Amino acid sequence: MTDLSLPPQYNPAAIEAELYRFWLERGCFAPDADQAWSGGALAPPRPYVIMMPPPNVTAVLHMGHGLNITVQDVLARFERMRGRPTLWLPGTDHAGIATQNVVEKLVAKEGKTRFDLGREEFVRRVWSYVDETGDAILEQLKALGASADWSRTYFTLDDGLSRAVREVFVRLHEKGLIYRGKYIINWCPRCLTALSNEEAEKSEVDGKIWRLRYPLASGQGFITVATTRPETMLGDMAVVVHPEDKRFHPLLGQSVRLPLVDREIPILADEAIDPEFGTGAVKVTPAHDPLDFEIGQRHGLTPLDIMTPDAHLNDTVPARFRGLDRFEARRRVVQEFEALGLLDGVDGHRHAVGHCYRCDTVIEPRLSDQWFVKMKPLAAPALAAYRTGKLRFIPERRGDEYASWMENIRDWCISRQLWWGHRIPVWYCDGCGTTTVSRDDVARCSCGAVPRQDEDVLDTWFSSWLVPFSSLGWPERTEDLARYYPGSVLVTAPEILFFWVARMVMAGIEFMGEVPFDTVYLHGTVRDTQHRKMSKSLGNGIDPLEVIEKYGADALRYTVIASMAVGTDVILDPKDLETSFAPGRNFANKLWNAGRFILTNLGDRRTRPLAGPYANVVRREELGLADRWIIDRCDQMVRDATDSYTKFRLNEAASTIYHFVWSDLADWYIEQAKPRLYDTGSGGEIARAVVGRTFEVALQMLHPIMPFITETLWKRLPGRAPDASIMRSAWPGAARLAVDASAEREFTLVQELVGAVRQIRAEYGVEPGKSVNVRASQAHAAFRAEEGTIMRLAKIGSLTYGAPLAEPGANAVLADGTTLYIALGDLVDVKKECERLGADLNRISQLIESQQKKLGNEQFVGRAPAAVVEGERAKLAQFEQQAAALREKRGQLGC
RNA sequence: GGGCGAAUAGCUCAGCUGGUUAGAGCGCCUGCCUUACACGCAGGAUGUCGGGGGUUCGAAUCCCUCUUCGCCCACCA
Repeated sequence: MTDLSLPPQYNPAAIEAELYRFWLERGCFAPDADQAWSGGALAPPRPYVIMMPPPNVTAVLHMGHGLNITVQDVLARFERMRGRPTLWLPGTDHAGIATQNVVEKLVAKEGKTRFDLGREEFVRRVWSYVDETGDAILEQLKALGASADWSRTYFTLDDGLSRAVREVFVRLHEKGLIYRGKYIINWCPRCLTALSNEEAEKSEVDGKIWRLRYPLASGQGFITVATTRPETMLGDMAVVVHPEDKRFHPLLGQSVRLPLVDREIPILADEAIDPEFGTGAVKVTPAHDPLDFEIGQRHGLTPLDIMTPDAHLNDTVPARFRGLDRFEARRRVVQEFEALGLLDGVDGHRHAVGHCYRCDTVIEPRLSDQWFVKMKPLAAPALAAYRTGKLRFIPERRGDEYASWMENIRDWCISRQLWWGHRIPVWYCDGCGTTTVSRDDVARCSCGAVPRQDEDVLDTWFSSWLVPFSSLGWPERTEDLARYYPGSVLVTAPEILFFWVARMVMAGIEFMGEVPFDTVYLHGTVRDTQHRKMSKSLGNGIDPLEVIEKYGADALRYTVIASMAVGTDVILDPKDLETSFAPGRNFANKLWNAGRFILTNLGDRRTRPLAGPYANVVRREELGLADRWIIDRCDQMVRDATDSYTKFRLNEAASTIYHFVWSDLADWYIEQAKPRLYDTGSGGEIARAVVGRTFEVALQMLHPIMPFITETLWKRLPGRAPDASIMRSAWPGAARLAVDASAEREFTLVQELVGAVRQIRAEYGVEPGKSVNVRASQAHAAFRAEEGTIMRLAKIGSLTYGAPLAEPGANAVLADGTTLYIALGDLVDVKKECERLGADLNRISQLIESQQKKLGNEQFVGRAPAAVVEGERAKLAQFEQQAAALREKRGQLGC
């Protein structure tokens, strides 16, 4: 009976690559292909557009991509099947710092630095690296089954996107929203570049706070300051206290003799100081601390920069400190203070310190000339879009984070002292001193001299924030732009909410006049069993390609989707891939085998339609109880799962379909239908029609989550054209056939009876091969209708109806009070049977008691909705019926 | 320091607008290679739904509080 061309174990490796190629060749991923609507008179539905968060060109596939790409693909495939022209637009990000770091490491292997190579040569090296490896990550995404439109793939350094970057820079500059200035910025001494506030990740560290005595210039005593960074004292320009702090009033206007450097600096008053903290007196280093910088500005202090770009002390400090690393300098300064008797003390101090988000080096606040974007004017409409509901977040609470970021937004430092990226489109003329901000390269200044371009490049995110329109051709007015902007949903991890998502909203509104998407779906993070984020450094990562190779992309996708409720993380065990991905793998195999069985039994016979205006449509009268039941279940599944998909409750969609396939279709319907399927009679024809269609529906519903296996099986259904694809099949609706509650109710009785007999067989250890005789107190129509099924599934020799026999035997009571008597001969033990029934009775009695209490409560009866009260009454009646039957049985047995 | 979230079976988690005999997967125990599937089938065990208060006829679900873990933000040096 089994088709030997299908192996009993699903082998994903054998089909995935080929299938992916088939989809590509058929153009299944393009939004503008021959969709069903295109021939009709109706206007095409609004396109569904997702911008893929562009992976870094240097990226290697990890589970974070696995999750992110899977979610997007599920949504894209779902909407595509529902008939919307769907564009899922992929690209890669040049990833300024990250990529430069990678290539610098390669260069270092040759014993060189980027400075040895020079800018031009280094950038050439990066390009050749990118050309060589840039597609690797995209190829890896394909292994996951991603149905992105690769024909539109962009790279953030492409000519078009570069034009968009310049256009934006110039426009913002013209509007006065881009400016250059000397401010304290976050500096990474390892990457040797400025960073934005978002790129400086604050993390708590156990530090120390030292109390240093600064001798008064008068020679009469000290003022003691508290600092977490003693080394910066070499650049101190003042000591500041709160103006109302009486302790220091006598000292105001005096000055101190700064130890080690022997400079005299004033003692000043400023509101910014908290008298409660530390000693109440603060040393002020305007060049190395943002607050100090502000205080310095208020008091006209001249900042003294004491560090080199790589955070070593420079020539402004006494010779013995020059060239020291900042941490070494810290030790030396403390040492000297101690030797001089000027160290008042030291305490442990836990505080937040900024770290470079690329290399984790401690950030050095640094005073330097940088370019900034004035953000407040851009943030206001972006915040309004959220407040007015034009933009929503899933989960909702993420919206608050977005809002508070927008409300407290600070200017964005966009210049980077890197070589890899979009060079700042500004030219300086040394001849006449003119600064030119231009869309095009400036070869010659108006004064005739040759200007030099700004050395810096732009923050990577300065190109990413434009992607929703720059990737569609902006600033050109392209057809794509008109058609696919604004997009629909953005799917990403919460980590880049501010880096990317929030900024895209601002850019979208500023340059396109509309939010770039109406929904932001922020999914969780993949973590290990200790809830640690998976990372290369911890070595707790899972290689998705390894999982795909072993268990298939579908197994990975299903597992990830099924374990990801909205707003929660995905926990996987890197040490036990088999167990981690068992749900997906097992389910894929189950589907495979159900399919194998069904396809074998369908052969090449086309099944009759269950619904529709066809002459050979299956009529309701032709259906048996089980048929009506599974069709009803199938309809429910379609309704529930479709609803879940639209609400981004993908895990619910997954589990709804899973349980339909496994519990309803495989465990019950297929088992029920086997005799009919083996036959060639008319009953078989109906069973084939029902199983064929419900299985097809399940495949379609599941396709967004498990694309490969569903397509493979779907294509093998009878009558498929060779180039047909499940991707182009219409999303299922209800069969609108035989939908009636009675089928559900009646078939449940059948399931209950079978379950009760199986349970007793197991408890009494009846040999699997041995059949038993059963007598049911009531001959329900459902029992008669499914008698064969019942006898087969419960291994019953004879099923009769009537009053239970009085002699000892095993007994069960169904929920409606129907009693079952199972003749087991010697196996029956009256004592054990009494105990069993007693335990049952006990359980039911407790339920009855609680129901009676509830219904006896006048408050409940009076206040609860009538339907609820009615339901509780019905439950009580049912329990009482069961209890009565159990008591009677016990009486008969003489318990 | 400010804001937010979570705590449910051995593990990972569902349980969405208060009414369930509190569920799933994995793991565990028992019996089965029953001709789709041992990545399987059948049966089974395990929860004072973190502690304490409250609202309500009724709370895993709403409120308060405590404890413990997370996340986001933050210029107390």
